Amino acid sequence: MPAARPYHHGNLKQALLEAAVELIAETGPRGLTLREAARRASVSHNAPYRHFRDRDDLLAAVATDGFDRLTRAMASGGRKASPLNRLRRSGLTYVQFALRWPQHFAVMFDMPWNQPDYPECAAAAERCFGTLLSLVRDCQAAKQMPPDDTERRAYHAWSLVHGIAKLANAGQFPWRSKAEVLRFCAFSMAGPGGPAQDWRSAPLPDSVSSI
Amino acid sequence: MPAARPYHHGNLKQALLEAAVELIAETGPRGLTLREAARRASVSHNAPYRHFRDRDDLLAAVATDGFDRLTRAMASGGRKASPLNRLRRSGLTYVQFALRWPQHFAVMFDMPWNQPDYPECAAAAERCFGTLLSLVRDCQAAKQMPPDDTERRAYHAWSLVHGIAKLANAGQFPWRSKAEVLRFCAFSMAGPGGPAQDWRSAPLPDSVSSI
DNA sequence: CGCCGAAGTTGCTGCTGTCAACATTATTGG
DNA sequence: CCAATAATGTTGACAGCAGCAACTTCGGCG
Repeated sequence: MPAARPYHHGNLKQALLEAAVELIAETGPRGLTLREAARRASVSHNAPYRHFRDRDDLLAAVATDGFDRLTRAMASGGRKASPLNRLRRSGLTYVQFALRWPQHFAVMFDMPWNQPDYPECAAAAERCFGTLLSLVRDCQAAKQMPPDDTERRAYHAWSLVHGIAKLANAGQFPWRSKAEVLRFCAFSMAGPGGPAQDWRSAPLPDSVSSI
Repeated sequence: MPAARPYHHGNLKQALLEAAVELIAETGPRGLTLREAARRASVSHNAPYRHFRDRDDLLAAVATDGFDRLTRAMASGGRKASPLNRLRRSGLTYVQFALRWPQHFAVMFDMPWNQPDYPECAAAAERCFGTLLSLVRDCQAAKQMPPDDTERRAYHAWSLVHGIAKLANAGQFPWRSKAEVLRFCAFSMAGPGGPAQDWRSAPLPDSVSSI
């Protein structure tokens, strides 16, 4: 059994990461403080430096964690649906992720986690885009999308949902509820072939509500 | 003529704003410091508090300034072109603005400048969206766009270019040059009716290079 | 001419990131 | 089985920052 408080924490890196995630959810990226994270892990103010180069390194770890969560969420959408529906569903999942954890999402995309300095974060982001890419590829293989320019089509889809997510989190849209934003997103992804009217009351896929 | 250094600066608010804009362009939003801005305006570290409530208030002023600049840039595109071309051009202008001043752009959109606390900033953002809205309305009046749902169409266009701008600034695209990003943007805005091939070497409208 | 409020200054507190030196524990080679 | 050593955590220090309080200077108004 562990004594009152052993000198060595045992799992400090993970504890700091979790504390950082909570802190950011509560007070935003600027609210993240190495000292406060250390406090929440019941450890001295300098212990974090054994596991993270500096504050930005901890932030990058939070971003990496966010990319992994987002990848899992996007990849786990209804396997029985058609490729195109799975792609659209993943777009809704993307936006819902951003709406549910706006600060975490901001950490992921509002700082330039460049390849040389933060390779793990860049790799996680790359994996995230990879799942989008394969969703697009599936659509093309199923002839639900023109077969050319896979990358460009993926970047186009990403840009649209990312813009929606960012503008919604910035408070630039007039819609109050998250459901309304998601409906707008669903309608925007449907393209010119989608239903022209009543987009504000259209239903959403069920699984989107369960992220 | 002004003597060596009078006790009163005379135009400190504007000087602080300009210093803040420069500082942010150099070192990003986190690099903005009330004390450094005061230093660049050759005043004491507490003088800024006579003109700005706190650091965030100065940041909001920078954001407001950015929205005004962006509005002017978007509204000034080639009056001889057709409404649809003017709309597309303003989209390119939007992205180019973001690429040219990424940090300023980040200040505008990465913080929630909500209506009650920062009314001037919210008003400037509203004016910015207003010019986009009237561009869309012009397209509809010229029958270059379906006449329904003006707002939704404007938000859709905004989301697309905003997503492109943000992802480009986050380094998530593989394209190295700004011109390549702009070509991708032009192609994405053209929709299914646009040229299907050779999008990477397509020319851009001239005026886009002059922002 | 005197007064008052606006604009600017100095000085202070508490917080932060980060460095350096030290203490304790885990691990591993002999 | 134990000592050397690396890994982990601690205490203490310094400089920079935001923001508050008290003081000073200046322009304008009676």
